[in-house]
Amino acid sequence: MKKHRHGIHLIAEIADVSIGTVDRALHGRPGINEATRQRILKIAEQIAYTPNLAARALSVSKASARIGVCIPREIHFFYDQLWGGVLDEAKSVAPLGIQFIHRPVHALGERDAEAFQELAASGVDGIILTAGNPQGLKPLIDTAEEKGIRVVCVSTDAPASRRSSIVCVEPWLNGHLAGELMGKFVPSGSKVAVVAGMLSAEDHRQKTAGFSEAFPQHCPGGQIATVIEGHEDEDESFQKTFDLLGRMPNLAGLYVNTVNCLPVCRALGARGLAGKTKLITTDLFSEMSPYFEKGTITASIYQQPHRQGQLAVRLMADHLTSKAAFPPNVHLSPGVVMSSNLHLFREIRLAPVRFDDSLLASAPQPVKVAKRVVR
Amino acid sequence: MKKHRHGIHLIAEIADVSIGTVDRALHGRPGINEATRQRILKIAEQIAYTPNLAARALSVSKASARIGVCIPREIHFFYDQLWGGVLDEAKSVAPLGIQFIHRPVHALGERDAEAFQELAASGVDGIILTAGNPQGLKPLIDTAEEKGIRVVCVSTDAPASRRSSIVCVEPWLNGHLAGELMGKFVPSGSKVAVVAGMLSAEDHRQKTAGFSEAFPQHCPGGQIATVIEGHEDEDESFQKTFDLLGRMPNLAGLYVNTVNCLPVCRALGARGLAGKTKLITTDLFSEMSPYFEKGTITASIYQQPHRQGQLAVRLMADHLTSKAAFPPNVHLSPGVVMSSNLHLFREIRLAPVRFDDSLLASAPQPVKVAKRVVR
DNA sequence: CTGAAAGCGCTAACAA
DNA sequence: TTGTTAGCGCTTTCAG
Repeated sequence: MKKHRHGIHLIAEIADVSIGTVDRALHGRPGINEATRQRILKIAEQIAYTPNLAARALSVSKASARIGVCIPREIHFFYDQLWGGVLDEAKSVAPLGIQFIHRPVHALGERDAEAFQELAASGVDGIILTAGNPQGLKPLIDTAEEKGIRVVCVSTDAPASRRSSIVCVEPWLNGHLAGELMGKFVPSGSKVAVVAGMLSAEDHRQKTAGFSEAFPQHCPGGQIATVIEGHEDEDESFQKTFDLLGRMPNLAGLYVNTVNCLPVCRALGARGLAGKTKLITTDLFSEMSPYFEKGTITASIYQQPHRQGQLAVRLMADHLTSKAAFPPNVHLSPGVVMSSNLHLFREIRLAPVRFDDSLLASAPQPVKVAKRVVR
Repeated sequence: MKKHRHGIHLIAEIADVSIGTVDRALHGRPGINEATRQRILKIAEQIAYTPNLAARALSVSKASARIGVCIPREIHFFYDQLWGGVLDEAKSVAPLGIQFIHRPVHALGERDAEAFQELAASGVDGIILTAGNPQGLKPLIDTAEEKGIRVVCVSTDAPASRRSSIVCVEPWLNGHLAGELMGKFVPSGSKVAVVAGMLSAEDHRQKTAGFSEAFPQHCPGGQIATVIEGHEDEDESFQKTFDLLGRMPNLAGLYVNTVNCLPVCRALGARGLAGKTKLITTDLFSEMSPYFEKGTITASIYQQPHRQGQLAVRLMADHLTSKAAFPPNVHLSPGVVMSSNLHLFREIRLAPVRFDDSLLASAPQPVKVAKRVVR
């Protein structure tokens, strides 16, 4: 009575070779006669061989890949969601033996070189990173990649570096979509304005540029009257917007390309222009909710931070476990949030995510032991 | 020098028992002293023990779970993407030993009761299903659930049944968002029309209802002039739209809530109204691309089919592997596609997905033998 | 009640 | 060029 064999053993039996040889044939490893390889490959195809991925993952427990994560804790609005996505996906790849080392930085670009250095030195196989100051990070990223540590940027890019991939919503496109929307919202020949954080930030410059290009394309005769900078300061943003609205009461639309949109909403309210002047904002957090309902905010361009986090982890995990190639970039489409679909976004549905110090630990998962398994 | 042990072995070492005893403790199996069980459970908790699912799946070569999938092949536009999402995610949970059985139906609702029956009888642990005719499926779904087979609907719901969860974009909301957008695109007091497939289909009725509610809310004095039905027929859709545009040349907007939007685009072109009458469509496929570029289509409401497929699989897999509870529903926000972000959608980027007969096999993956792996 | 041992399918190191 | 073997972590069976 012959034993019923599976997989690689079955092939070995049919081909009358050892499983070692089969393995070599299947994986194009050296040290095998080309004729036998072909023979084995044909058999594999005939029996429709499918590798047992569970077995592969188990063998040599080589899955013990480690991924370092370096992402800001502030601004909560955005980065809590990004962290959430990273952690969710981390949990789901944990069964494959992938571990995570978290080295949050306080704010974007704040001492991120040190954090990156630490991670690179700690023997991780890959690093997921928001590149706050690309120029400082570039040499570090390049040497890491040279040493075989793959680097994936998320949300903020280091385009000149040799990072393996980038997951983001392109700022220029973000602004371009806002411009297209605005161009359809306001009548021909309208004047609109842009409220940026600070144009010295590459991100804001690009969003502004994208908007400036798209708006006139979609609004015949439309013009960008001015671009003001709020410098992420509540009072300054309010005051400048308030003044602007006083100066130019015929402004048909306002595009805010920083997360700091609440002062702008208040300024519109103070001038009695809420719902009248079309307001397009960027990103999403729960405090914006009432302004959607009142109609102050017409639409917001949403960067899907949670999904960005998930995708970055997934990319890295796929590469580490199945040596999948990195796509040069993953450019997500920004979402459009309006009052109809507002409630579907996690920032609105879920209570704000609290930063939890367990993030600092590298443990894959909490205990989860079945007290009784009924079968 | 002691070997570094993992998992169940580690616990056994610490507790100074054998792995057999640990196994009994962890799984509430009989034949173990209650005291030692408690001791072991505590240790497990302290070291944050997490079972290695790959190993579990491998042992006894018992597939840890089997998921049946019943989704249409037609219409390609939409369901190819849904399949794509299912297959992508299936691949990623395969290492956990989860297997998939595919039982595609030809078109939505076509002989899906039979397919479902087959799946339920084949001993799967869960079924992922597009419920084409909910009333016929309901009893089947209910008995499946009673037998412990979890059912997750995707894209099309069977709301009255006991299915464990549903992943979809709600049709009403879909229409509502279209209505809100349209309300902002056209001037106050505008008249618009809806082109539906057939109002007898629940999906189309709801989209129409959502649109009809939202549009007047966002367009002061706006009215829905008429709702026409194209019955998914190219010629009929073209002709009816063409006639309508002739009858009411002052129509400011058109909302197409079926995938069948090309005839409408052509009718607008034929009347010289392309880019003039605002057109909002539903779903996305590559042939729509030129109409975005010409400005015929102002926006399209995108249902994220690929993501729906991924999520349905993920939900089921999480439940099966970690008995995670099902959320009662997963309602995705529809995406808004405009010319700015058009190129970011997979329907446009990727060559059309070909339906591959390997889908019919129950093997998790087709043969995929690397001819040469360069490392 | 508890321990020991045999695999599950695959990879990789070492022999021949 | 090919074969043999030792695990990976877990479940299960059979002895003690």
